[in-house]
Amino acid sequence: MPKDTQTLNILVPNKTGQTHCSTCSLSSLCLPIALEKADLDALDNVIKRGRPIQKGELLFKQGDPFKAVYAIRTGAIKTFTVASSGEEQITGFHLASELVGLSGYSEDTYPLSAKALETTTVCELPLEQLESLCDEMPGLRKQIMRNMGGEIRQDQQMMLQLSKKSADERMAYFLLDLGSRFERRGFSSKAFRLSMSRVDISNYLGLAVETVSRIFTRFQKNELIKTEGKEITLLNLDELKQLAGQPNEPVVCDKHPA
Amino acid sequence: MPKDTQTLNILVPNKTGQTHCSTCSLSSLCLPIALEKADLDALDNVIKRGRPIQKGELLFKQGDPFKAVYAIRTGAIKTFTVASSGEEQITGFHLASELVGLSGYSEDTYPLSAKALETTTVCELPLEQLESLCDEMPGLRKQIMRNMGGEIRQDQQMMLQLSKKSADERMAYFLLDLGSRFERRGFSSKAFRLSMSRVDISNYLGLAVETVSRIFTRFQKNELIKTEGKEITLLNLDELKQLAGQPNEPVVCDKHPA
DNA sequence: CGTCTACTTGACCACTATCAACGCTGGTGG
DNA sequence: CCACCAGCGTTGATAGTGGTCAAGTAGACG
Repeated sequence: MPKDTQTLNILVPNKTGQTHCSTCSLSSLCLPIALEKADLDALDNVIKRGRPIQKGELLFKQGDPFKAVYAIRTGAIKTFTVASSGEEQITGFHLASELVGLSGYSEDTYPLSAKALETTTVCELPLEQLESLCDEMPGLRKQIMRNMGGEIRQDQQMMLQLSKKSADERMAYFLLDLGSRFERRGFSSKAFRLSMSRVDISNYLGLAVETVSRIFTRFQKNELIKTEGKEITLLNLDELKQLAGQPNEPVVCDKHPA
Repeated sequence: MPKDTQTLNILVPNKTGQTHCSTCSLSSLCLPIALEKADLDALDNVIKRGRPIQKGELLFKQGDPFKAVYAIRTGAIKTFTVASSGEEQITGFHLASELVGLSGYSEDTYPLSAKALETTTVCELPLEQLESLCDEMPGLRKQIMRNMGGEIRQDQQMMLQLSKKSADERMAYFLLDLGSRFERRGFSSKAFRLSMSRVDISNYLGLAVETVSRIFTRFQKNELIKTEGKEITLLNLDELKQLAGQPNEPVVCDKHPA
């Protein structure tokens, strides 16, 4: 069993006959803008790929020197910050094709930790090489900046959720967001697996575990969703969407049944 | 009186004998890394500077085409997103020397609006020129990316505040954060002017106005702060800091006096 | 001086956290 | 093989923090 607190450090340069960017089914999601074939190969050469990271293992730890950005190939990652007082805040769940670690750019160390939610494989982009590639390839630089901009936008969206929305609204938003991200990867947006625990969900949404559990129960009773352990099916997308954001007409969700 | 909903559009290229980057007292904060003199001049030439923006005027509006990044020279700006349901969430207050608009990089439009809290002057960096400058000057690119990384880090800090901290803790955090940012600019960290309204503060912190008002009153009663309208003095930094984050020993704040 | 907005204060109660107990599952060791 | 335990998830009872509603005050500006 890998030590829970050990930061991953075993990725190897891409030399073996492994996956390449040019053949990766995720390349269009990971780096959506068109890169020249030559550029793609150059990028490919700096990427390190290694053995899978096991559930619970850390990809990097808050305070570690910022030395790489990671693209998720398979699996799922959670990122979280730890306040000086010890409280943890999960800042995001990251699925295949997404980049992790960009916020390291602010300082020379990562301002957050990244932990695998399940067995996960990643592509490591060492900072040094990435930097020089960016200098040579304006397209790549722009792509990275778009990614960072997207993360800012997403975090600010989350601030709105945390400060303005009720527990039900946050949960609906969370489920729909996950669904649309699965859809983007070619999976069903209505039936998927929650790789994170209830505790993780509650932490991310700023709620108590018990509240999350109760909402799942109530949503099921009202036939909005169906859950079987970590498997979930969204049964009534329309109502969920109304709950999540567009309350054209107030939705009665049987909040406090008599 | 300027139309409240009109986006600013009157900045002119730097040709008159105005301020220059090389003589700007903020340059070390705005772009802390060393730029060559020639680079600084090149940057200087693409910056547009214009008449001050009046209180309440918009620098840019959510949905506007992303065409520039702004550095604040004097004054203060608030940025906010509007959800489809109409709720506003203030995502940040920005003081002199800070960059605004970087999140535009995620799409081709700004994902938020920026409004002046008081009469404000800005330096506009048109995107097109900024892009080509970045291609030529690796130092500038890195600087911009550091700024974006910093914004991500800051937003994630805020997520923690919004989801894990009590109203008192958020307020203490907010006041200390403002103080330290004023200090960085050479002003007192303990006595300054809150250029934003109570409503703005409450929105930013995810609280009701009434709660903010009550906390100000209670903090004063306990001699943590002193307020006179928008002027505020932090009287007991130690206790505020304990409240904000490092509860080595639980602080009794006379929360609900008998 | 009147009006409008910003701010403050008070009363009330809803939402959600907290505390407690229990069932389930998977892993470990006797 | 089974007993035990730890971790996760669910459910119930209770109470506190902070929201909402309402009213009043003070400050800004014409």
